Amino acid sequence: MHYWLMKSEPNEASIDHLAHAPKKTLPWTGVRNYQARNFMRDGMQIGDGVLFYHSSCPQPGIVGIAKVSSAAYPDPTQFDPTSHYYDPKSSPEKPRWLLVDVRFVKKTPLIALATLRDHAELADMQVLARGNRLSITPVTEAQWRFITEHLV
DNA sequence: GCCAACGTTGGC
DNA sequence: GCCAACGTTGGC
Repeated sequence: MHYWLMKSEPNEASIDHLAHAPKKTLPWTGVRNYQARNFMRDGMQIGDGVLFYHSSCPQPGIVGIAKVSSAAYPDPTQFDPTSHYYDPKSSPEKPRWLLVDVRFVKKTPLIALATLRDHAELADMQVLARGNRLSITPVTEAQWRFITEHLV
């Protein structure tokens, strides 16, 4: 069992989109970074906890809890020439990009980025690291507990 | 809109 | 393999 923080732009896929999706589940399309892909491929297991984070928006921060609900499988948007996420260098025979399904658990009050930074217990969170741009980052069990027990 | 930080590309 | 140029992310 591992824990993750996954960033999403709310105008693309918000916590409300997830909550109202069929089966409360969305495929996590659009990851085009090898490190983030490798986390999904090599690190994630069904049932892993996910902190759902809104980025590139007026109030960036954690807005909900979700969980990993599938193993990694090829992201279909990489094969679709009309998709923003199309990758001409990828092929169904040799898919380059993967995704996992993510299932809604609950919404939380906004835990703003500034709030995360305020807590010494979270100082080592990868998402808070200087210059971090990864859309998927691991969260330690201690960080997960602190957030879900004290900040939610 | 600005800009720091980082990843990727491609020439050599 | 190096590295400059370019593109992207994402907070502010």
